[in-house]
Amino acid sequence: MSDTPGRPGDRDASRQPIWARPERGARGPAPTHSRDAIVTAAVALADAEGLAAVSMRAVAAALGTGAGSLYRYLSSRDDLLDLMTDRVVAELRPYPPAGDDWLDEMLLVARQQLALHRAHPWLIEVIQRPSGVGPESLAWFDNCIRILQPVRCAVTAKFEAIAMLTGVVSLFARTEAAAGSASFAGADLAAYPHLVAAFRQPSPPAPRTDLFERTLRSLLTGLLAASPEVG
Amino acid sequence: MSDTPGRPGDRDASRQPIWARPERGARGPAPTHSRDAIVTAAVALADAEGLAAVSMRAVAAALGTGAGSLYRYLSSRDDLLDLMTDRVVAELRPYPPAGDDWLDEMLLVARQQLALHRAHPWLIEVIQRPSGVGPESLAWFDNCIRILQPVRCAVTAKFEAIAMLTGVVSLFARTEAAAGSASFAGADLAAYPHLVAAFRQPSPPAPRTDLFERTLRSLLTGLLAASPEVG
DNA sequence: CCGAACAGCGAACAGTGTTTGCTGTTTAGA
DNA sequence: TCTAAACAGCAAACACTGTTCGCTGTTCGG
Repeated sequence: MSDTPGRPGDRDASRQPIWARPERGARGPAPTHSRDAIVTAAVALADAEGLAAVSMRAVAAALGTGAGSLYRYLSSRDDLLDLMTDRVVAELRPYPPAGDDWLDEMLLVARQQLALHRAHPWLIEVIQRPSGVGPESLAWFDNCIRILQPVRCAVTAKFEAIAMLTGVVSLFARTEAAAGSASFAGADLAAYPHLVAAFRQPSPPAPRTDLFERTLRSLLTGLLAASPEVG
Repeated sequence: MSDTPGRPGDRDASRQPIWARPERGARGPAPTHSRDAIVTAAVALADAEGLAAVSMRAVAAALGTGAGSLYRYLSSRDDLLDLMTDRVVAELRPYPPAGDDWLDEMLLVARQQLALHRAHPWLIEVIQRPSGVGPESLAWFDNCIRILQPVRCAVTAKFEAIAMLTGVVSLFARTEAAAGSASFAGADLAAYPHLVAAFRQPSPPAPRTDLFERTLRSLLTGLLAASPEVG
């Protein structure tokens, strides 16, 4: 149909994910940059100035080139975001050695994940968006399955539990990031009687026994222990 | 400083939320459209073609006007999204009458919230974004506090529990919306031993006893029952 | 009744992601 | 060895986006 030679990212292959696509062909001059360098620059930019600052032009400028040139290495901005995600997920390595209590191990994993969100706040915006799951994310998932090996329940239950864990972690991460940004200002409080009544109650001496761990603990035990066992 | 007359949305008031801002002044011709009509058009557009289709130009075109004219009624697109959220949250009314079991009531609330997400898939993208909470959202929150009145625990615990509930609901909503969109394609499965081992296990006869209710039940009881009581 | 305040509108501005010719370079195959 | 296909880099352009601005015409308060 088109007599123009195959363009870069979408290297002929219709919809192959970026990880399965070769970085370059055989003929032609050597590329000046690399996929890794682009991702590194993009991550640095996102860490420093937020995800909104990661425009194709800005990333290209950080590498001393033009926006259009990036499309020799990626097929779209979404591809770049996927690569960025996989890059920072790699920071969860090395995975801690196997312990004797799977619940404690899972909680440790959750804490590490939360720490990752704290180190890269843009992850929250990137992660919740239909995207391709990269090899590092798969490896992390594989490790979770390993941790849950002693749990004798359905495999699907484990999958669901892990999904819930990452979901709740991102929930906490978002709550932390958006702390104090919700503006109640200008609201007529008198219209919400139960709310003001609740506020009138004497405030307790700040229990706060780690909501994060408490939530995850009740969630994991609830999801995995009650599940029907298998052979 | 500027001798240009006050522009619309940001009616002099520096940062007052959109709900506390009057729709129009006293002088001048009667407005052709209204805030409500704009929100209605925007919601209809989002329901039909997704949130990405809700551009200022598209909404304006649906009302037979230009994009710039909308700024007589709103101060930004974010304002419009906030108004859209509050509009559909109003669909949760009327709130069901008070029952005898607060846990069942909360689960009902959660199911309604999930149904709302199913009716307006764009809500997920809109809701998780630092935004102003509108009067309808406040009323919904007030109702949750009412439901939790018989629970004798700290107020902050109730707040956290409600936040967790809406968070988990949106988690399920996103999971539903993105079902089957995660592409594992092109991955070298051999690199993930525990994953393939888990898949080798005999798949159980699909227990699936409503993960949604099971999760929320274990979460709410875990968060509210274990909390220290007060007076 | 007059001038300030307002509504509507279209053009323009500053961005964005992406596509497209184009030139020059490298290499595979004849 | 020579040619032709494939490739890298680049600047300009395209089709968008949210938002601003100047303008004309309308409407009401003092």
